[in-house]
Order: sequence, then C-alpha cells, then structure tokens
Amino acid sequence: MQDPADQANSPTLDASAMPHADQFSETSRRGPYTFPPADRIRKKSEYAAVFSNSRKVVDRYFVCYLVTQEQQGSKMGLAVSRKVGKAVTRNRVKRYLREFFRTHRPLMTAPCHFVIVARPAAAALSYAECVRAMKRLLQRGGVLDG
RNA sequence: CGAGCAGGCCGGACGGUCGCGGUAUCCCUUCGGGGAUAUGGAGGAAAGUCCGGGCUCCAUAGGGCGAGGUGCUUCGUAACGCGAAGGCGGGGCGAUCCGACGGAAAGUGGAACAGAAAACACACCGCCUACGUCUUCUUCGGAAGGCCGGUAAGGUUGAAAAGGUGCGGUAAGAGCGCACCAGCGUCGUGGCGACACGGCGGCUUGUCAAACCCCACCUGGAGCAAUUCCAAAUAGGGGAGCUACAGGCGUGGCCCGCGCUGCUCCCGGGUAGGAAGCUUGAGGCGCAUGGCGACAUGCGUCCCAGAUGAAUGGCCGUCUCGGGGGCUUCGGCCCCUAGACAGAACCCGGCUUACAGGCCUGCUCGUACU
RNA sequence: GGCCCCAUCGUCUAGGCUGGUCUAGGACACCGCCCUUUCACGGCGGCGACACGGGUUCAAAUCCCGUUGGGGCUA
Repeated sequence: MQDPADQANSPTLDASAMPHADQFSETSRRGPYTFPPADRIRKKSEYAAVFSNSRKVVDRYFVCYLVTQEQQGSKMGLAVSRKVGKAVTRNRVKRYLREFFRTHRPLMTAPCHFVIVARPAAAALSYAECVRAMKRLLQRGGVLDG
C-alpha cells in the first residue's frame, strides 16, 4: 500500500498518514476524508473569481483552474457540460471527481480554490483512471504531494 | 421435443466501512452553524416532451370570428389522440397480427409523362353498312365503293379507362334482355350500435380529403424559472408622448366585453439571497364483491426521494443468474467476469423510443410415443 | 426544469404552404479550356446536396409520424 489516500477506503485510520491534517478546523470532530458543503464552490461570484485570476493546468481529460487561498481552506467546484455525455455520464464524472477530492485532500501542500472542467474524453474513464489523471494534473500544478 | 403467438413480471442479493443529501429527537453554540442517535434515499422507462388532467395566475374563462386537434361502434376513465370488448377490410395453415376506418350524386381543385380519351367521356387503330342517299357493275337476286352514320365487344397507354363473368340478342354492338356476383336504393328480421342476413327495385353514380373543404365532437392563454411572502439594493439621471370624443397595460391571432391605471413609454443603472409552492396522491399493497374485459365499489393496512453549482458514490467480503476459458472417469471440478438501457427536479394518467439477461401463464402448428 | 425553432452542394441560400421534366436553381469557392506576354477581370464548360427511418400516395426535398444532431428564449 503505497498511496496513503487509499486509507480513506479502509476502516483503519493512521494519523501519521496525514501530513497536513492541521489545516482543518478545531471544531470539526469528524475524520479528514470529508467533503461538506462549506468546501464547495457554489456561488456564481466564486466561480468567476477562480476563472478570472488563476493558473490553468490542462490534459486531455480535464482542465483545472486553481488559485491559492490561504484564509479559507481548500474548495472545489465542478463544470461538466453536455458535450461530455448524457446525464448518467455527467453525474458519474462529477461523483468520481468529488470522491477524488475527498480522499486526496490531506495530501495537498497548500490550501487553494480550484475548478475542474471535464472534457469529452473524461466520459470513458473508470474511477482508477480518473484518480491517476487527476494526481498527475495536480502535481503539475504544484499543490499535491506525490 | 422443435417452431411460433399472446399476456404478465423481474432488472442482482446480503453484509462491512469511508462519504453525500432528507426527516425526527436530543445536545452544544461566537446564532453563521456544528455534533450524536434513529430512520428511510432513483426508474421501468426517472428519457423524448407527443397527448390528457390536477394545481397556480390572468375574469369563477364570457360572446363572435379565426386557428388547431380528433374521426367505424359501444363501453371504461378526472380526462385523452389512451384502454377494453366488438364490427368491417387485409395478412397468416393456425394461435393471432395490422388498419388516420366519417363524407367524393355541397362545392372548388389536382392527376406529370404516356395515351384516341383522365371525367357534363372520347373515337386513333378496329368492327358494321341494317336504315337514308349517291356512283359503278349486274346473271336483275344482288355485289363493290363512297357519303351521312352506328358501335364501345377487341387493341395500344397508364398507377388508374366508365360495373365483372356467361348466355341470349344484333348489321356490328350495347344492362338491350336474362342468370350469378359486386355496388346503390328501399323494406323486413336480429343487434344498444357499428353491422349482418333475407326479400324487392331500377340497372351503375371512378380516384385523391396525411389537397382546400363539409359534417360531428373537443380546445380560452400561459406555465412551478407558474405564483406568493420576507430581506437586501438602487430612486437619482437622460429622452419622448398625453390631457380625455381618449390612451396604456393585463391578453400570447383579432374584435367585443371585463379588470387595473393617473400619468405613460423608451434608454441607462441595480438585484439573482432566503422561505412557501414541495410532496398524502384520481397513492401503493392485500382481500372480497360486480363485470367477458378495460375497470368500479367496499373493507383492512402502509407512508415510500425531495435536491437547488443540484444528494444515491468509492473500496472490501460472501453468495447467486447468465457469459467466456481450461480439465474431465461425461457425474462434474477449477479460473475469470455484475456485465443492458439509463439518473427524480410540481405531481399524476397514457403514448413513443432505448434495453444485457432471465422467469411465469395460456394458446397454435409440426413430429414422435401412449 | 419548462417552452420553441431549424436541418438542401465545401459555404450562404431558393424551392416546400399548392406533391409530378426537380436529372433540385443561384451566388461564392474548387477544377479544366478560352482571352492576356503573365496575373487579375471577363467568357464557356465541369464537379457537387434534400440529416436518418417508417407511413400516405401511382409518385415525397415537399404531406404525416418517429429518431438523431444543432440553435434560441425563459427566474
């Protein structure tokens, strides 16, 4: 078991596998592998802020806009257009990306806001392929340990 | 056993764990929220948005014109373009399947090309020369030819040619006469009815209405981003018009009518938060009764998703249904693999389209055996 | 989510309501020839399309139904 993120999928948790666990608030008594509504980008203005001043990392499956945000912690937003596929396909892609964010958040080097835009090729990915692609992408963006 | 027809049903199961969103109770709170426990969280099509309703607003949806839809009958239903039972026509040996299936002697139109002719029929090739008349010949009986004509049996064209077949009849023919068949009208019988059967009559009135149209019936318009409430924000500016014999808006084809308005319209500027609507409903399940059936009635029982940048997912284990591969002593054994179409957005009833695989019931035909 | 519209040569379009020589017309583009010393302009000719599947009809780009793919409006 090389990947510490895989521990989110196992019943036993190890505190030493969380290098950046201190970025979570003191009041939260839940585990590190969560994705509550406060950590999502939900407003039009937040989306606009990320799109306007951010770095862009691209591969053939996803486009990732990311901007470092020290105060507010990490937040993620999604954009999956109808070009990706029908409703079932789009929902699956969004679930995979949420699951990736949930399980890999403790590995991030710095808190940042980012929006992931799915491209049509992402429709054919399985969850494992999706995780591999996203890890490479965020490592190139410089916000993920690897 | 093989081939087939119809109807109904299922659309992996159980468990662990990390998450996501709903509800209830309790606890904490810096009043923003956070936490614990319990409970339940996609479909047969949730899809396409093709019909019909409920609901909300506009007048409790009113009148006229226009526009659109439906189209054998009778039932069922809240309603329907849906369903059931039947009629008629067509396909199939059959079980059964398919059908926009009212009206063309109300009207207006269309039918390219071909063909004589495409709709108050016509006369190209044919057939006939009885009647009338002319010429020639004559064995004085008549014969041949022409004119005036007759005819729709046959031929050609076409998607389609003016009832069909047979006998009689005739100069040749013709519903001209008759028989049967088709069609039309009418009467009787059966049926609620579509229609069926039988008698009689005069003999024939083609096709397209998914061309306009006629007839019957139906439809007011918009849609939960409807609509209502709370909070916040800007109220300031520029331009134009109107002073009632009227103007504007609601109203989405128009007119009337109705309602609202005292200022109205245009340009420019600002807001996109929260709550209600939001899930108890023509509701599901079971039983009984009525009905051939669709369905209805009664009783009992259950509460079963409500998000809003938008919840159902990730991983692991066990077991099954199929599928693939290998071994085989043909009994089986081992390995791999949950795998179709597809994701609620106000809610129902249908229709249509997509769909891996599987189950049940009834029936038909063929073969074999008893 | 809801409500609408559209689909014709490579591109922009005409025809569709009223079905038939529509073998689907035009413009630009492309190809060939002529003109010119050459290019451009001009002239002549050519290539080239009814989104898909059914139905009605003798006959469908046109009428009807379904499917697919685009686009718009709406708090």
